[in-house]
Amino acid sequence: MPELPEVETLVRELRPQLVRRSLTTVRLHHRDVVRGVSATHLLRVLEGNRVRAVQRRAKHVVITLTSGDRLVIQLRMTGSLLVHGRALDAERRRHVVLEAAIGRGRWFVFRDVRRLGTLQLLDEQAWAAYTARIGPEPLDAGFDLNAFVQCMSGTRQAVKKALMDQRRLGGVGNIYANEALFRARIDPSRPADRIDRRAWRRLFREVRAVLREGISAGGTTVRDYRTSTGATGSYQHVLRVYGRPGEPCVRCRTALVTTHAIDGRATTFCWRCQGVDVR
DNA sequence: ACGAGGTCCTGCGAGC
DNA sequence: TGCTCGCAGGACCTCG
Repeated sequence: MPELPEVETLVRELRPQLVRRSLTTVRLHHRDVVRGVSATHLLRVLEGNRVRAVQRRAKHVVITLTSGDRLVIQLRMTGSLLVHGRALDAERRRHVVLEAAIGRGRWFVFRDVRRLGTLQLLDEQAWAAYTARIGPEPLDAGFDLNAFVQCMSGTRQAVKKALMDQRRLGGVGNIYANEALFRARIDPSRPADRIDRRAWRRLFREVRAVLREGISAGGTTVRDYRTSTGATGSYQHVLRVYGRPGEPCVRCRTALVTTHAIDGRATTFCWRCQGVDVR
């Protein structure tokens, strides 16, 4: 579910609520989401630990604790994070994976309906190895066109698949990949090694633009995504192609098309604007 | 090195 | 109304 803008929105909201708070009572309701360490170990480390920092890396929420360990939360398709002060209703309680009391009667909660999300606990060294395997941050100040071309090129993979490959570039998922490719007028199925410099420049600009706009809008709510306060994002109202198959292209009015030919994920595009060979 | 396809899960809407 | 089927913001794996 959440891609870079959604995770950034969550992290910005959670940071002031969690930093300097101690995790007192910690409850884990589904042990199968814990990766790398035993659930028992995870609980032992979390219990009584204090939050030093709340950050985002690509689509991951990274909660650094005063012990030096990092709780890394991957939300995947349906994961959500919230802070609440009152009891959750039955429906909200239902898919709680982890909850931790953070003082003043407030709780930090990780919910995940499909439970594809994961929890990891990484020490300094493990974190260094982990983050090194993820591609650069597209919105970092030092990330320029050359860096973008370098991480994206050199493969025959479809450019959309390369864009969503977290080892190449961090944080871009299906929604923002579709939007950026449409805005850059690039055929999503085009092999990355057949994209020219001008097209890379357009894609670089549009990837960063859609991510920034997504953050400004508080993310995209297609179905499950909610911010930490339960609010919806608003970028779904701005989407030009994602979720709009059959509707007219905003540029040329041609009916948009959806295919699942690239990595089995829904790709929606305008064959005319994006120069897709439909034969 | 690449693509295809299965796997982990649950919920929802379409279609019969 | 009630069933089955396919699909869903992701990422990891194996196989050919």
